[in-house]
Parts: sequence; C-alpha cells; structure tokens
Amino acid sequence: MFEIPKAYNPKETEDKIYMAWEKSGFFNPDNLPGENIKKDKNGEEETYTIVLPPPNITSKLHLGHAAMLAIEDLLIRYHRMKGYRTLWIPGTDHAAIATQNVVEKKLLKEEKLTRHDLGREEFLKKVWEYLEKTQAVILNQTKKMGASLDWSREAFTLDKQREKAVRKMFVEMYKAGVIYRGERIVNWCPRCQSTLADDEVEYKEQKTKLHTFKYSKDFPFAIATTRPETKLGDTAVAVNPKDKRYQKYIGKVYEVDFCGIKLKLKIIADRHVEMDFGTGALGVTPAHSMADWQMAEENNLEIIKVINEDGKIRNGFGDYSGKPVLEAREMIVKRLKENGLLKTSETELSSEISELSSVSDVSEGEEIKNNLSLCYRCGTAIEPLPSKQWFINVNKKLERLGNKSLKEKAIEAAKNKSIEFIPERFEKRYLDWMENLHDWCISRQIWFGHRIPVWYRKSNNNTIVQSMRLKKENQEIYVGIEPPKGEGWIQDEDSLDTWFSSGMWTFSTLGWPDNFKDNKKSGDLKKFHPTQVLETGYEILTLWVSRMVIMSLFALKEIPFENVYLHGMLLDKHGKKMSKSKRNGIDPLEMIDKFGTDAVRLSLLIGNTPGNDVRFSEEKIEGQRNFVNKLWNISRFIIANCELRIANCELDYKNLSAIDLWILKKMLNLIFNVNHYLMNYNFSAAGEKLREFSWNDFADWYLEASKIENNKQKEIISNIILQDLLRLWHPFIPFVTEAIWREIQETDEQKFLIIEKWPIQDKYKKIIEKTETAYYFEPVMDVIKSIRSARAEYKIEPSKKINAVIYAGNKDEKELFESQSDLIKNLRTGIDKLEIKEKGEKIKDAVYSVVGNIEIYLTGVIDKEKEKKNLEKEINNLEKYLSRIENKLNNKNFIANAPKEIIDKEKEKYQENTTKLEKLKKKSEFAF
RNA sequence: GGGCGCUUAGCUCAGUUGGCUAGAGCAUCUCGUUUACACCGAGAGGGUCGGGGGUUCGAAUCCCUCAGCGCCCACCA
Repeated sequence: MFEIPKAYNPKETEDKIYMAWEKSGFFNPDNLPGENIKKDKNGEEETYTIVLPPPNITSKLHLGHAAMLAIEDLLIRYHRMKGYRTLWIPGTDHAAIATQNVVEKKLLKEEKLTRHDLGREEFLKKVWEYLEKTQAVILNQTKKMGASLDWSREAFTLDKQREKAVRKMFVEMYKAGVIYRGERIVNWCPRCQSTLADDEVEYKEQKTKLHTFKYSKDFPFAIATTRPETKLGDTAVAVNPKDKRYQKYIGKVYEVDFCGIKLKLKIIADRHVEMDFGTGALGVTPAHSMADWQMAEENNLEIIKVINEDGKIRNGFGDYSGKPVLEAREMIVKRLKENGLLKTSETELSSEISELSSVSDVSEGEEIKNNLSLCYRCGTAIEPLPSKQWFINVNKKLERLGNKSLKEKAIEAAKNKSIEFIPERFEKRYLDWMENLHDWCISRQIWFGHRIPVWYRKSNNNTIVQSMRLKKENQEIYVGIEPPKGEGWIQDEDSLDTWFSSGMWTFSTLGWPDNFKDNKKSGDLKKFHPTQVLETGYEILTLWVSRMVIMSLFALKEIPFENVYLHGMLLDKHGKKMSKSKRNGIDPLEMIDKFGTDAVRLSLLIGNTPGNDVRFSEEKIEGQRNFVNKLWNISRFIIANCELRIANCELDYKNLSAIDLWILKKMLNLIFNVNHYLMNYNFSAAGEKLREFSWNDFADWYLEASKIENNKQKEIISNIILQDLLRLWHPFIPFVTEAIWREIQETDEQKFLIIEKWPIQDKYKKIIEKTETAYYFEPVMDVIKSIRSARAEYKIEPSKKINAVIYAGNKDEKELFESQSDLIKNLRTGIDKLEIKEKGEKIKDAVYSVVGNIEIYLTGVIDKEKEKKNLEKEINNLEKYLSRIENKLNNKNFIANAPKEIIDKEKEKYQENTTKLEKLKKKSEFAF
C-alpha cells in the first residue's frame, strides 16, 4: 500500500501518461477497437468530430485556449468512451495580418528594415523562418493540457493541402459567379497598407471639430463637416427631403470654386440626412465615405478620389497634393477663413447663411463627439477609400443551392435548427448578422497568406479611366489553380482574408477537394463531415463561425457542424479582461506546473456556464487540486484495503446492507445525471454532481462506514464504484484517472482508461432489482447527523463517550437501526451504550432531538439551560413554518388552482411537522 | 441610437417548464493528529434574490419600470 504516494504528484505522471496515450494510437479514430463502436440503424458506425479552432501560429497558450481545450477534450473523451468513432483535428492558423505584423515589427526593430526593403520573396522567407520557431510552441502547450487530438491529421491553414483547397474553392466560386472583382469603399489602413473587414475596424470615441462653411461665395448655403479636406472630392450636397429650408434647391447643379478646386455639386435629397445636425446639409464625398458611396450609386454621381492609399492627397488637387490629410485639412480651414467662408466666433457668415445655420451655434470648430475608426491591429486611423477588391457575393441565387443565395441558406440553417446554438440566445446574434450581411471583401493587401489565384495580362491599350469604376479594363484575366501558360501573365499582388481559408477548416482538414468528386463525399470527408460541434469563444461567432457556414454550404451544400457551443471570456477576479499590459493574466502553464493539469481543467469546467464570462482566480484551481488529491486518496484507500483489485467476483445480492443499497442507488442516479448534463452541455453541473458523490457520499459515508463494517461485499462494491467513478471522471480529469487506472490493474497488460466503456445504468439497476434489502439508509444518516450535531452543540469532548436511546417510531425502522447499530455507535458519534426501541417513555435529563418519527435521547450530557433554549428555538421555528403552510392550505384559491401533487406535498409536510412539533412540546413540558 | 447579458451569502457562481424553510465551492467561526487524505474530518453561522410596481393561489423565476455594470451591432457628416 505505501508504495503509492500520499499525495498525487501530477508533475511525475502527466507527461508520461500523455506519451503513452500518443503511443497507443487511440487519439486516431482509425485505431479505435471496432467492437466498441456504436452502429446506427443502417449499420453504419457512428462518428463524432470536432475541429479545433486553430490558434494563431504566433500565439502562446492563454486561459482562453485552456478553457477551449478543456471543454473540447471533455466532449471528445466522453464520446470516445460512449462508443463513437471520435475525431478531434488539430491545427494552426496562419493569421495573415497578425503574423505579418509581428514579423514586420521584428524586422524593423532588429534590422531597421521594412518589408518593402526586402521585397516580397525575401520577406516571406523571413516569415517562414519565424514560423519554424513559433508554430510548435502552441501545439506543445496544447499537449500539456492533455488534449486527445489526432496528431496524424494535423493541419495548417497555409500548408500545401490547404493551399490546394483554397485555390480550388476560389476557382469554383469564381466560375459560379460568387466571387467577383469590384470597386467599393473599403476600410483602408494606411499603415498596414491593407483593407480591413468591417469587423476588423474598432471605434474610439473622440472629440473633433465640426466646421461650418460655404463652398464659395456663390453657393447658396453652408454645410458642416469634420473632414474639410475630403470636400475636395464632393460631387453633391445632400439634404433631407422634408427640410423646408432646402427644398427649393433640390435637383439644382452648382459649379463652384472650392478653395481653388472646381467642383460640380448636385443638390440631392436623402432621408438619412438629419435636419438637426450641423446645418442640415451634408457634402457628399462618394470616394471617402461608405454612406456617401451609397448615395452616389443611387443618384448616379461622379466619384472623385481625393486621398491616396498612403493617406496623402492625390495628384491634381493643386498645392494640396502630396500633403497628409491633417495638413490638408488645416490648409483648407485656413483658406476658408481667409475668404470669409468659414463660420467662426469672430467672423459671421452672410446674414442668409447665419440664418440657415442658426440651429447650432457653430464656431470655428465646434467640438463634437464622434467615433474614429481605427485599425484593430495597429490602431491607426482608417481611411475609407475606393479600391478594386475581390468579393464574395452573398446574395447571388445559386443553382446548386436550389436557387437560393449563400446568405439565405445560412439563415435557413439556423432557423430550421440544422445548426443549433448553445446557449440559444446566440442564434439571434448570428441571424442579425447574417441578415445584414453585405458582400464579403476577401482580398487583403498583404504578402503573407494565400495569394489570390488570379493572373492578369495587360493589353497595349492604355486608356486612363476617369471614374474609378471598372468599366473598361484593358487586360485579360485568368483564374485557376495553376498559373496560366503563355507569356506576360502577372499574378494578383493581394492575398486572401485569413477567414477565407479558416472558413474552410471543417472540410479542408478532411481531404476536400480530393474527397469530393461528382458531388459525392468519400474517405474522411464522408465519415466525419458535417462535424458535430464547433466550440469557440462567442467573440468570433460572426468573424469565423458564420464564414464557415457560408463556405461549407458552397463547397459541400451542407452545414459544417450541427452545434455551436460558445464559451465566455475569462476575466480576472475583479471582472476585468486579462491582458498582458495589465499584467492581471493567469498563465495556465504556470498553474499547471503548480497544481497539475487536472486541477486547471476542472477549475475551468466547474463554475463555468455556456456563453457567460467567468472570473478566474488561483484559489479556484487550488480548490480543485484538493479534490484531485481526494480522488487519489479515495483510490489509495480502496487499493490498500481491498484484496481484490478488479472486482470480478459475484455480489451476493441478498445480503446487501442498507448502506450498500444506498450507495448503489446513488451511483445509478449519478450516471443518469452526468449523462443528462453532459448531453446538454452543462459540464459544470455534471462536475458538481460527480464531486458531490465522490466526496460527500462515497468518501465521507460509504468508505467511512466500510472502516467500521469491513466485509467482502463492501470490498466488491467499493471496487465497482471506484472503477465507474474513474470512467465518469475521466473526461474531466484524464491524467489522475488514468494514473489510478494503472494502479488498479490486475495484470501487466496495459489497458487504457481512454477507451474503456462509459458506465451504464443497467448494471446498477439489475443489482438493485435483485436485492432483497428493503431498508433505506437515509434514516440512519439522519440519526447519526443528529447525534453529531448535538455533540458539537453541547461541546462534548470528542473522546468522551455518551449513551443514546432511540425510539424508532415503527418496527421496520427499529430493525433497520438494530442492523446498523455499529455505524450509529461509531461513525463520529462516540456512543458507548445504544438502546433501540420502537417507542417508549420520555427520558429525563437527556438531550433530545426529533427526526421525522424518530426520537433520540442522548444521556450523560446535561446542560438544562442550553437544552431548554434549543428546544424553544426549534419549537418557535416550527410553529412559524407550520402556520405558513396552514395559511396556504386554508387558502381556497390555492386548493382550487394548484396542481394536486403540490397540494399533497404541502399536506404531507404539514402532517410530518405537526407530529414533530407535538413531540418537541411534550418533551419540553416533561423536562422543564 | 438598436440589441443582448448580468445584478442571489463576505467572494465566485448554480437555480431547467413559476411550487421543498433559496443551494454549492471558497472564505469565516467552533471542535478534532480517528491507522486514505490537514490538499483532511465533524459541526455552525451567514441571503428583504439590485429598487419599485404588476400578473398569479403562489415569483429569485413571467410582465412593466428605474438604477448600476458588461458586451455586441450600427453610426451623425
């Protein structure tokens, strides 16, 4: 026995066990023993698949990852044991922009070079060199968490196989007319030199100056803007159609000289213009505002691009050209002021204008609050620019989807519950997002990533395109997986949005497109797609989850996953987001080192409900570490005290004692509850039930009792329960359970807990049915608890023995107590002489308590005052309680309206407690 | 501006379709080295369920309203 250490030592066991698991090959579903696998009605094997949300190659394991891994590994291990052919696919994401940024920064810091100094090829070499070093880190850390991922299927969003898939996808979407090249206002980050998707833009509230001015002396009214420099590209002025002040101007065209630049402005009406803001008139700059672009489309306006990709004014705008926007803004404000066109505190505009603009008291630059758009990566202000980009048309009706668009199908999937969200409320968020979805811009002006598989060949005709629209392009286009044959082809410089490749993750990892010929799935794709659950943080629901749906619908005409489980964010103990800069982060690896992986996993699973943020602290982990050790010691006790290791001997069903039956019933219940909670993704409740059973029921009662009453039966039952308990716990805390499993093996043959069968209730049902034991153990527990409680209350020294008399109330219970008298005497009760009677006389000078029909007298302890007070208190409480029930029962409406069970329950409670009250009162009268 | 979530014991959180005297873990207090475990055992205290109103026989739970906190989406030139 004492060769097993007193405390569980995770450090010594975990790595060894992980290596043994890997060696066993059971992480790979192909290696799972066939006889264990469930079959469906058609005789097909049931599978269970999760794809790991691929972490960025440059990231290190943080608590968010740890929570994700704990949850997914739990689901995977549970289903593997339940007999599904279970697959969990690992991989990493190239995270194009993020990675490129990291390498660029490093390059600048270490070598003082920009990527442009190196050129595309050289720069990419640097990126790959960097990856060599970082890519393995996160995956090794993943192993520390005990993740049972099938490493033989490891993938990377930018490896050869995925590159092929991405290109094929692009080509197919292009052929289907879903991918197109178009021009649109994009969020342009002048620093990253790249477009950003809508959801990559962050907003920051700031104060900015709102300028009110007239374009020129001969323009009839003033407009207001925060960005005077963009007004160089205005082609219209918009007013609200209901605005009486401006109605007469609508439709007119003015040619003005705006600070030296000639503008042609059409007055248009647009209902989105707010009359109360500024002057109620808005200069329309189609090239540099999303909203204005929209107006330009509707009113067929000319589009003049003012600002370049570098954030400076373009050529052709006089001395503004080449100036950064802020500088140009100052120049324009200055010039307007000089010309008396700007409304300032000193200079009023002409009377006509001031009248029109009287709504707001505008000075040279009234401070207003607005939201500045920032790049989510580098924080640089975003410049909306028109640019040629590749898009996915989400609204195009597709023959392959029954003449529905990708957007419609994606909405349908959620509405008809083909895809279910846990928690449910996220379905609404998904739908809101989908319903407002615009075409998805998939091209990014970065070098690292999947380069767009499009090649251009210029023709000689070099016409200058006046408008920015793609009317005439004098070039040939080739879209294909391989570069085209022939001379003069140049590949598109841009790369694809990271989400394009990660959106394909469920099927690109399962062999698409090779496993998809003539609309038929084969191989892994057939076996494992659609996957069962996608588990991730709710913050990337729209960013990633929705894209996966779209991509899968297009490529396979099926959903990528059946369920989406979203976990919350992990906050520090004060409810703040953990971050490196705040230094409030808890490093999971440090915690693993200190408390062991199982403790970390358990603390992430218990007390964490789907979709809700959790506050996390080291104390939580410590508490779970204590439990892990408790489980270790429970096992240690059983191993030491029972001769048999694997219980394969028959139970003598007839001779089960009350406590045996009790624990078996508890176990039956436990299996039911754990299954129920796990199937409903309520991991926390499942864990709590397991903890409660293991610690409070099994250890504190059953094992304690078995010290007093040790027999073969108890050894067998302890063993049966321990084994199933280890199975039930395994998905939560795989290392310690596997370690114990090794200890209880009879043979040298290595058997792994990971592929053991999940406990079934039937086994316990059968035992319980066969037994002739009729008693419940609960009354014994009540008596024992009552005695312990009295001992503590009256401060009886633990070493001091007392005597007890129990009036059982009826014959059955009398027999029960007689059979359990050893336990009643010795389970931390310190009873010397115990008398059990059916009923009897009141006993003077004894501590008295009542449980149900049972009366307990403890003698050898006398403290009349305390006894009296306690009795009075209890009687008082009981009377209050009874009067509450009485009121209820006397309430006609209650009797008329409440369901029968509820009324019966109340009546029962009333009966029981009335009897109890009577007994207490009698004792009280008798004793005092 | 629109939407979602949260507010329950000192702390962190459960509380399924309204129905046990509202629960758990941690912390606190008392007692205890009883041969698996002090990372332990026995016992105890602690809550007007954010405020107000309503529906109902009955509300932590449903509705309205107010307040505070957090998140998401959109965006005003």
